[in-house]
Parts: sequence; structure tokens; C-alpha cells
Amino acid sequence: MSEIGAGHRVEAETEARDTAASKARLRLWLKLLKATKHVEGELRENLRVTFDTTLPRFDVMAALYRAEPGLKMSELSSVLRVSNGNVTGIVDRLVIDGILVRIPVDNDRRATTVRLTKAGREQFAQMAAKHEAWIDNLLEGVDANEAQQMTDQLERIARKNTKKGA
Amino acid sequence: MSEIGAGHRVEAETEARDTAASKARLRLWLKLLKATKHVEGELRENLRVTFDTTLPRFDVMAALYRAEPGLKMSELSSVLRVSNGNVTGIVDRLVIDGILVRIPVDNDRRATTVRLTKAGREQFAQMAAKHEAWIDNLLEGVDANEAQQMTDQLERIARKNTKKGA
DNA sequence: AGGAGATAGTTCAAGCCTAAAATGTTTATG
DNA sequence: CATAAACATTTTAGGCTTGAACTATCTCCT
Repeated sequence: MSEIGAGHRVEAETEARDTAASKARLRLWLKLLKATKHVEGELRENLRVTFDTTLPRFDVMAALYRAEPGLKMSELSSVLRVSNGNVTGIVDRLVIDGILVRIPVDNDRRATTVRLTKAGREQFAQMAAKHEAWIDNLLEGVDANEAQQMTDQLERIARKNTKKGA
Repeated sequence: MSEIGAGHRVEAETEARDTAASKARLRLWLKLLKATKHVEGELRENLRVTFDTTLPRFDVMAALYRAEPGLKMSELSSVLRVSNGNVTGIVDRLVIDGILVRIPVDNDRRATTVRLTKAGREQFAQMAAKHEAWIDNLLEGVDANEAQQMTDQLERIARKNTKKGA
């Protein structure tokens, strides 16, 4: 947390440098988290009140809506970037509610494909329209140019993969 | 999801307009989520491996580290923007581990102040240094100017409060 | 063919998270 | 003073999330 000694020091890979950039990045991260949590919270609330559903369920349905023939469990978990076991639970509940079906995969009895039912597709179409409007409203403080620019910058953050770990 | 009819239509408050801005905002939101989840995941992993702790615990400790005399449960839940009941559970566990203490508030037997123990302060100091370095590393694709600029833009998103709900 | 190892998915334990109900305490009001 | 309303916190029920252990199946190599 100190600001001294930043001048002629070797820059260790994983050590805080406390430069202006370092501080600006920390502030950015906190704000990033805050903004994301804010929007997420509003979406969650809207989904709950309007459609009696949750964000994770919406995410699963969105992924499957895009992938017409369905996805295997592992593909789903990879697209959504959540753990395998997590997907199992969410899909279980969506199947119970008649929104998804599990379909055996030919030639591989380990795998399952998951697909939206007709009812599921219809429900999602409704939700997607509202969802888009909610986002538009929540992000109305950002115009098209800024949005494009921020998207590119965020890409640079998200792209940094798990390489240089410690 | 259609692109037609955006021309001479009254703009309803909650209806998707499907303008260029609307699409750019949706893309921004998806990227925002992706970047945040990415950084969060790395932090979680680092905290787990290096300090055998979790992000929510870190957040609680960070809030209390900043607030020297401690915070009341409700203040904590408001600062962290998580539910009251949630804070109860996390604090319970931190108290068991000797990192926090609950202190009765004079003149109000309903309230409790929560404060870091000496051990808690020491542990957090260690974690904070690493945390700052991790963030610096994860966001290295963004320079100081960009960071400052993005922070301001995100402020505009996070600031939008719960007013015009539906 | 017969394993060794990889892969797909589920189960499990533990913790996080929320909304809503419940408990105990304080404050305001008649 | 009594008691209704407000407040601080905890409890509860249900769902999300992870990492790790486990089961079943497939692939590859000899």
C-alpha cells in the first residue's frame, strides 16, 4: 500500500508496483465489479418479477437458443464458463419444468445433448426481447461509440488467459 | 431480435429499439460480464491457492480494514451490496476463524459492530498486497489513461439507480 | 483382446446468495 | 404508559457455485 520506492526498482512479475497505472487499474477493477453487479442485480430482479426465473437459467436457455441442434453438457459448461456439476443442476431443474430435454448422443453413451423444447424456445423468445430492452435501458449512459470502444478494451482483459499464473 | 420497423416508431420506455446503440450496448454488456467473470475467477483461484480463502471473505475483510473502528452488520451489507442474511453467514465463519469479533453496540441492543482482530488485520495486509499485484497483472492490457476513462464511463452505468424500474 | 488412460457426466460437501419470515429491540404516538 | 411502527439482525428455504471424488464409457496401444 505504500507509494515509496517505485523509482529504480526491478519490476517483479507478481509484485505490486504502485505506479499510477497500477492504482488506476485497481480503481477500474472496483468500478467494473460495481457496475457489473449493479446491472446483474437489476436483471436478476427483472427476471424474477417478470418471468419468475433466474439469471443462470436464462443463460442456459440463451446458449441453447443460439445453438439450434442443442449442445452437449460439456459444451454448455464451456460456453457458459461454469463448472460441469453446476450445469447438471440447472439443467435438471429446467428439464423438470419442461423447458429442456436431454437426448442421448449416438455412438457415445457417455454424452448427452441438451435442447430447448418448443415451449422453451417460445418462453426464451419472450424473455430475450425484454432482456434486450432492459440492457438498453441500464446502459443508456453509454452511447454507441463509447460502447464499441469499451467492448474492445474489455476484450483485451478477457482475452488474457490462464497462462502466467502465480 | 428483428431489425425492421425502427424508423418512425414511438420509442417505448422498456421496448427494444434495435438501434445501432442498442446492439452495441448489448455487446458491451456481454463483454463486461465476460471480463468481470474472468478476473473474478482468477482472483478466486489465487485467493484459494495462496491464502486458502474466498472472495466474499476477502471483501468483508477489505471493508473492515478500511473502516478502522469496525462496521455494523447493516453497514457491512450495504457497503458490500449483498443481503443482510448473507453477511451473517460469512461473518459467522470469519468469527469462528478468529479473524473478526462481534462487539455489542452501546444503547442499542439490536445492533452489533464487527471488527477485524489483530490477526485479521495482519492477514489482510498480506492479502491486500498480493491482490493489488494480481489485479495489476490481470488488467495489464489497459494503460492508465484508458483505465481512468473506462472508470468514468462505468461510473455512469453503476450510478443509474433503481428508479425507473419496469 | 485387454488394460491404461482419457473423457462425459453426476454426485458430494461446503460455502455463497437471495427473498421472505421471524425475533428481539427501540422509537414514536396516542 | 401502552402499543404500533420501524429497525437490526438472524433464520429459513431454495437455488447457484466450486473443486474433488466417483461412475460409466470410450480410445489407444501393444
